[in-house]
Amino acid sequence: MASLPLSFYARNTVPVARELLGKILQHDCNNGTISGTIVETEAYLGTEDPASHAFKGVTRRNRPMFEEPGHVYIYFIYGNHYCFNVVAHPPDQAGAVLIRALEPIEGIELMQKYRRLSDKKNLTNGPGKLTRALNLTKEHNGLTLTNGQLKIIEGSTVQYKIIATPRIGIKQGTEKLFRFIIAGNRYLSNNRIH
DNA sequence: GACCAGATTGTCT
DNA sequence: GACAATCTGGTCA
Repeated sequence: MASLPLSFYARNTVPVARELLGKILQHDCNNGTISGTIVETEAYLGTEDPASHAFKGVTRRNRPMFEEPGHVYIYFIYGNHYCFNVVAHPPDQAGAVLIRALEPIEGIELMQKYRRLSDKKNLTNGPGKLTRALNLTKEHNGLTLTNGQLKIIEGSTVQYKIIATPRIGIKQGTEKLFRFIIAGNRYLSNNRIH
């Protein structure tokens, strides 16, 4: 299946975050293919969004957020975890969509190996967990989603019920409803609002 | 199931 | 030197 075109990401960040729900994130790594349906996302905008890494302008870490839409932004957090983002914003702006949870499709045994966990339900239900399950690290920072091993493709055409909620784990900008989830999905991150 | 503390490091001030 | 877009494992129930 074909990757989503770059034009999909070259728009306002919020609708991209919402429309990424139900799409499939796929990683073709050496040992096989790992994929899952995106069931939870968050939008982080540019210099007008105090919760965003891009709020204070370009730094060494957040530079991908200012670069081409359709690229990957992966950062290391809390000394333990990577978080996977897709760069998405209109021309000359900044922004990215944090992928917070997946529903596993393919390569579940590989996920279990990378996570060192036999349970299926907790493999990818959180931003730090899914990067581990898909074996994503800062080496993948800056990759493009339209060529190569990492891609996002069209998923099922089923209409999901989508709910918008406040974002998780931030101290500012909490009044914005920039977190999007597929209502009732079993693989949402382990957090209050379902 | 709810609540809490500890891990651990890159990035920015 | 502070702290972060988190997870895990402990305790108590």
